[in-house]
Amino acid sequence: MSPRTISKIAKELEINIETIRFYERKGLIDQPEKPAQGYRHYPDETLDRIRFIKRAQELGFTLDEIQNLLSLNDHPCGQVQALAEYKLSAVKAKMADLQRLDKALEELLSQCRRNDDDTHCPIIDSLQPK
Amino acid sequence: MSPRTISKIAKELEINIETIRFYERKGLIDQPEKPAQGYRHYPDETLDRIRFIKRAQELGFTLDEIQNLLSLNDHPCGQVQALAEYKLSAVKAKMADLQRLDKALEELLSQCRRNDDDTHCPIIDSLQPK
DNA sequence: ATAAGCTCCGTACATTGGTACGGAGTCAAG
DNA sequence: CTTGACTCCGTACCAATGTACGGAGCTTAT
Repeated sequence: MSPRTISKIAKELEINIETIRFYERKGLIDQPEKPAQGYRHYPDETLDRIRFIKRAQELGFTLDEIQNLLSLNDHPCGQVQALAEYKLSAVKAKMADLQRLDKALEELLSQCRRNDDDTHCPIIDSLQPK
Repeated sequence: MSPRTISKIAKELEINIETIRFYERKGLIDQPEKPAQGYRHYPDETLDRIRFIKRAQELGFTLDEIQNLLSLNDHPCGQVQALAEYKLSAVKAKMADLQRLDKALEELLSQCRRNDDDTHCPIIDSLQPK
């Protein structure tokens, strides 16, 4: 079996080589030893770790938070839970923001739709200081 | 009445002086002429324009979009409306994203709460590649 | 008239998650 | 053995929205 070089795993994971190097620089994954001759090759653990990272990103965690999660591996569930609770409350707060925004935009747009004078716009009016 | 220098309007609008300069560089507001001697002073229109910008930001528009909105002043309501519709759909999409996220986190957390073995964590497990 | 405080200007830095570039080394195929 | 592809490494750059800094000039109060 041929050793897995960086481009192999990039292809396998469908991410950019540069992204892998970026994770290495960030300390999210270990950079494999560079052999006396030849290129570095990447063990299974690195692949798994990157998959972990990508899944956590889909859950909305930042790379810093993921680093935290990774270090919490084999640590009390309570700590992981706390981080997730925190993230959940941030998500809820952001949703509330967006809901306010949605409401405001809907109201403005409904005014526009009722407006038959195309030369002035209720949205512009609402933004204009009195 | 004393002329309004940049720090006066910054205080009045409760924003940073640097932010005003930043808007000038971005072309969102005009930089007043520099008088033969003394400092620039800022007319009412600039204040109003910055208030417009701030309100539009609260509606979730980016500075680029706001520049667009400002140029649409006195232009057909239809164009403004289109921009607002576009923004509204982006808001709804983002909300849907967050809702998925919220659901996923809630489910994981409820597994944590049901978990009485503090040495392993369902969240970590779920992120771990099989 | 001098010091304190403000303005002006250009530039660099911060954040987050990467992407791009350039040169040197290395490897595999022909 | 040469050519093309790949790696390695450091550094610079992207978006978006500001914030910070440093030095020089100007104003205002004492």
